[in-house]
Amino acid sequence: MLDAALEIISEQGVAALTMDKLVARVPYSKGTVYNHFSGKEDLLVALCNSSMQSLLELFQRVLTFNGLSRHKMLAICFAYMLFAKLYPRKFMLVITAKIPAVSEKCSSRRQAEHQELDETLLGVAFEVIREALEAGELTLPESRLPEQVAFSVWAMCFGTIALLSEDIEQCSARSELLMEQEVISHSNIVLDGLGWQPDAAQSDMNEVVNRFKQELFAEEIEKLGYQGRSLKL
Amino acid sequence: MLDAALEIISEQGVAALTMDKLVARVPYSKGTVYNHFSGKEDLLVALCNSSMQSLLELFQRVLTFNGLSRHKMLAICFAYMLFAKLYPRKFMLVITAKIPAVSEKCSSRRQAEHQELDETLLGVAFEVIREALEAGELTLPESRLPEQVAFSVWAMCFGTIALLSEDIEQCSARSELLMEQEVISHSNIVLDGLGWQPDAAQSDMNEVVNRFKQELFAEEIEKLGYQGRSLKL
DNA sequence: CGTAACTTTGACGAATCGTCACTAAAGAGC
DNA sequence: GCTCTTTAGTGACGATTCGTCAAAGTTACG
Repeated sequence: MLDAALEIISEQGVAALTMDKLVARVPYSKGTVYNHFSGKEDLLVALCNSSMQSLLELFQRVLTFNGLSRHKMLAICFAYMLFAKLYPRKFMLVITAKIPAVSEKCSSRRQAEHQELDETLLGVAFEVIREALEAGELTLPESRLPEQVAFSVWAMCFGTIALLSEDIEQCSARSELLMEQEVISHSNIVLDGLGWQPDAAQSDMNEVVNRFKQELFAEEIEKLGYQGRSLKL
Repeated sequence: MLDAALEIISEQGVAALTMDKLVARVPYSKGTVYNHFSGKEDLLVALCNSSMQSLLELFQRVLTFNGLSRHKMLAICFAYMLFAKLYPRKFMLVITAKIPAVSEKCSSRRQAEHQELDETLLGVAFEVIREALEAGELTLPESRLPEQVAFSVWAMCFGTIALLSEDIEQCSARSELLMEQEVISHSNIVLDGLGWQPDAAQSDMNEVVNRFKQELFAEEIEKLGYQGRSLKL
């Protein structure tokens, strides 16, 4: 059901998604569809939630990475970007689910589910932060809580990807590499700003990034079909 | 016309905005309304653009501020947040205008107008960056362009505000001060990460923030009605 | 005035939404 | 095997919203 909805969105855009079209593609009737989703907006949020589930899988893969905490955090940021590039429409759904025009009209159950997923995602980042604090690679002033650190990184990645995704539809050629560069660069700026050791200048970023590209996301990157091009920082 | 649309949104939410309702509130007929806006989405983007115009005014006010370049940049970030808190619905419109469901369906003329406004806003930040470079308060590695610096700051502010605005509707009490804290704190993290002098630890942030609150935004802050509470960093 | 160019109107058809009285199937009790 | 209950599924239908367009109104100007 969700798959059919995604198909329609891929083919004709979100604006063209109607319940009637969905019903036509699915071996159920309108009534049944409405038993699962209270309306179009509810469907969109459900779609977004299932997307976040796949993002979560990418995130969790980072926890198995054998490396410094800072580089793990960087890998999480990279994973976020990878997700946005692999499934630009899914990423857009994540933004879509946040605007009132949609969230106002969706069922509270699904809204709660969405909130929970958000927190689970943050939880993965939090895990890495805890590790960094224990290892002494990150030291926080009293006034800054670990939760705030996770939020800082998240806000930067979200902002960067969201702003760059706007016009990704057409000019993908231009912005394809750009997004990767900017997300890595912005993440490093934030991590440097937080004083997370070792700072960007001390590591060979190309090497680090290439390592987790190969070790964690080789399959996804191949799917994207841009593995040949190198990353310039 | 735009005012009437905003009224409806304030009273009943974006989802409840219909062309029929707008027509009922306005001394024109449907046809005339459709002469100005190609459809609902076009109206939303127009609304967003007019909001960005008022944001631009806040930004430009910062250029008159007598202080270090870093503190000016901080004031721009603050202005962005102030705007989001003064007119949460308008800020939401800025996000709304970015999602494909809306931008897909709006006229290209208005889309171009939107793009241009975006760039004008970035231009203000760019002005401050140029000043910082000239004063030697900011030094960039070869690989980082001034435009990218503007984008970094913008992405961070946008991400922070967007993520915190999600649920501002209900629990404004909790998140009211929080947003101010987080935006200032996140901006400082980015500016530190960029190596923009003098770094956060070297200035009395409370003093700086209070200064531009009084000198630039006294009126707006009064309107918000929270001028009594102090900012804890 | 008269005519042409432009603006405004609102009734209308098309598209979309979401409901609800009804049917079908599955399982429980006897 | 029969009936009753429960649950899942149906799709025609009324209501809402959208966007159009031919006709009516307005202005500009010789």
